[in-house]
Amino acid sequence: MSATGSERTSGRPAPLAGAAQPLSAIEAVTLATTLSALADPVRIQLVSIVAARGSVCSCDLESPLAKSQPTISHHTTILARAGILVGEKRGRWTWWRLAPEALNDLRRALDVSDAAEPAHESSTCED
Amino acid sequence: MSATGSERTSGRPAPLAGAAQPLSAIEAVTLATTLSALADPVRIQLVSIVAARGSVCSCDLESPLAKSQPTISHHTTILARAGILVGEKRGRWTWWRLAPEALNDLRRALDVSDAAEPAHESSTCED
DNA sequence: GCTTTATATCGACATAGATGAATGTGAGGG
DNA sequence: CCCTCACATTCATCTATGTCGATATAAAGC
Repeated sequence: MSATGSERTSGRPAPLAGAAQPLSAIEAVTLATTLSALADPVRIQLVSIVAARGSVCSCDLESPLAKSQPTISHHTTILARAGILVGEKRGRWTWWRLAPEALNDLRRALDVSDAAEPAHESSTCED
Repeated sequence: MSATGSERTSGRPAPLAGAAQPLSAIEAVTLATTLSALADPVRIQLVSIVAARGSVCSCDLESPLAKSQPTISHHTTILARAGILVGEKRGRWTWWRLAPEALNDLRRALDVSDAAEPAHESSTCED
């Protein structure tokens, strides 16, 4: 673990610029993977439905999303693998709800509050 | 404009569940488009570099990102079109900086704070 | 066990998008 | 002017992924 303070090896995604230091290639892949899970119109709308209703079973998603059952299953799988949705099997049905802290972690990763000082530093081109 | 308070027709992306109501298909496409701009390892790292240094010219991005000049140009174009980066041409160089409120708007859109009450509502399947 | 129902998986297809060589554009410098 | 340099654009290639029909799995109910 590096002693630079900001715990880059934790489970949560690294902040975009919370440490005023660019992300490594590996950290970028991790963040991009999570963002990719949300970067689809169907999945965003799916998440918003789950967020609004608290708990939804897969069968209730086909109509509002106007997609086939395999497609819905595909999207819920991706969102669950990204840690955004949590599925619970009750009898024949699977109930989906939001993972408690996933979206908040993502929002924290998108924080750039203490960056963006106009410090030019080194550059190959002189202005 | 609807009088339901939350200004769904404004320029900012609609909140995921701030109104405790699912996103429309059009709103979902808009949000997904913005998220897609960030949902790439190279672009996330690019944004983090700009965030950390405040202002960067394109030529200083090729080395840290290990991509060719056309690829860098491609990514900056996408980020600028998404409103995340702003480019300013100074002489032969293009200087990139973060758009002031783009990422904050995105973070707001991902807010689900006042949703997720366990209200079951109507469902085709009875538990 | 057989049927029904809800969901997952497989397979195939179509489209989107990331990448870079080649080339175009446009601003300086000589 | 011509050359150089920074960046944009075009074009082609390759991979990733959204979509759904067909099929598998698995849980109830009879």
